[in-house]
Amino acid sequence: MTCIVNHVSSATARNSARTSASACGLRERKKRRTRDSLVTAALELFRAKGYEHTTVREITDAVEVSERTFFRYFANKEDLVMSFVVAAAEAFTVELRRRPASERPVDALRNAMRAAALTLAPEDIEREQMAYALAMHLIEATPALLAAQLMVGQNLTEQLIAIMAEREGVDPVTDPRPTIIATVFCGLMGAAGQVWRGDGDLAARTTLADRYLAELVPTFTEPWQ
Amino acid sequence: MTCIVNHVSSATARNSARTSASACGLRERKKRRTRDSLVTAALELFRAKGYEHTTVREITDAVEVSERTFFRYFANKEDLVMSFVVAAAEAFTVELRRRPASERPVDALRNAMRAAALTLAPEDIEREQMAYALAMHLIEATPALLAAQLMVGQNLTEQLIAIMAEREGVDPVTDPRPTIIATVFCGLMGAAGQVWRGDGDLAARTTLADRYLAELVPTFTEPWQ
DNA sequence: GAGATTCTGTCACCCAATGACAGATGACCA
DNA sequence: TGGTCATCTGTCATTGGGTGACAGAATCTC
Repeated sequence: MTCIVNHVSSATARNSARTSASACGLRERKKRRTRDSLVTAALELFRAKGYEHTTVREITDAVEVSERTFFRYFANKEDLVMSFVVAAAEAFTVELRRRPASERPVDALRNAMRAAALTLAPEDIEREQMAYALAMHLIEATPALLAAQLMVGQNLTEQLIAIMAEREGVDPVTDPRPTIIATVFCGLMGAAGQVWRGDGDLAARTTLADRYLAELVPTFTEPWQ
Repeated sequence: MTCIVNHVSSATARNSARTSASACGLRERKKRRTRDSLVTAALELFRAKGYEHTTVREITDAVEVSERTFFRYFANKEDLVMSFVVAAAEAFTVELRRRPASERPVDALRNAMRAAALTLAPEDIEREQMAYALAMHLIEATPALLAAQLMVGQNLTEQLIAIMAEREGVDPVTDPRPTIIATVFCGLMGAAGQVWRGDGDLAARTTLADRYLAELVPTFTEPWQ
């Protein structure tokens, strides 16, 4: 029986080392182990020396694998840090698809955001949460990582357009509303994330994003006095 | 008397070869000439072979300068294409600062967008416009360029936050409205640009962005039926 | 035309990333 | 248990983007 878990390429499953279905063969376990080692070693080096001043070689030396192996696990250096962002984005889309059709579009998005924030938190409390916060700080300090994160946001926006269009039964090509709501929501989430940047608790970010959403309409309709 | 024009590093002035103030010294004229040659040769090669399949070496060979010189004119390969996007962004902020204080925030942004679109068009009709359209197509087809463009958008957003905050006399740190309006506006402009992507006339893009802005509030307040 | 600036080419070098190939290591079945 | 197949890994060679340092050429200023 072949292990399927990794074939679906879920960043969520890949990043959290302890998934019940993870131990289904020596080969798969080894792969996960070296991947985790690479991530751990890389984050530690990035934290100590900075992202740009850390070479792939240094990371692979710390784990005792070849450079070539690194690029078999990660498309490029940025991809390692991005895996955390991608995992968060995936958690979000998963939650969004679960929202009942009765909810208004905005509420579905807001509630999915809240639910996803809780998904990331459970039990991994120490290790995973610290890693995520570090990733955010690295992104903040590194232009190349910021650009990569914006690309993830771009992909997420396109997914949201599709999901919202299907959810509400409209054509995303002729109807501008899926594009509008996806773009605005991703943009505001990004803005909230930029202000937040890993400091304090995860809830603070969603709270800020909520505030942005609440003040969105007045900002455009009311005079600013 | 020293030429100042290029020291302010205005991408708008840099990109359009024919500015009245441009001819103020042999050295400056030569620099502009090689820069223009590099852009022209690069765009032609990109068009023919694609961005990623064109090496910097090929560009510099076509202009008969050294590779090193290329990187003295452009921070990196992407920067050459981005100069067009940056020029457009600068034209936009210039127009925005010119808008009267009496206009509502949204209207100032919308009118600045319209004005900037006209700024880009005049007289250069053939050469400059074709180049801009080509740059857009390259961005669309090349992930690395898309990422770079998103970074430009990010910078623009931050400028807009500052400009709008100053304009309306609010504190951008405590008041979320500058952040909201800048983020949403840039996001929707980007979305419009993505649908448009250099095909047809420039006006079509601003028209689409206008439509997004018009439907923004209803999208969030009204049910989608 | 002398001297200070600035631009350019050359050279050496670092690092990220990829293709190709061979050997090691699990997976699976008889 | 052993053999076969699939997959993972290391090694090697190579490409291409990007940078620092230095010397020489061109331009500017007086």
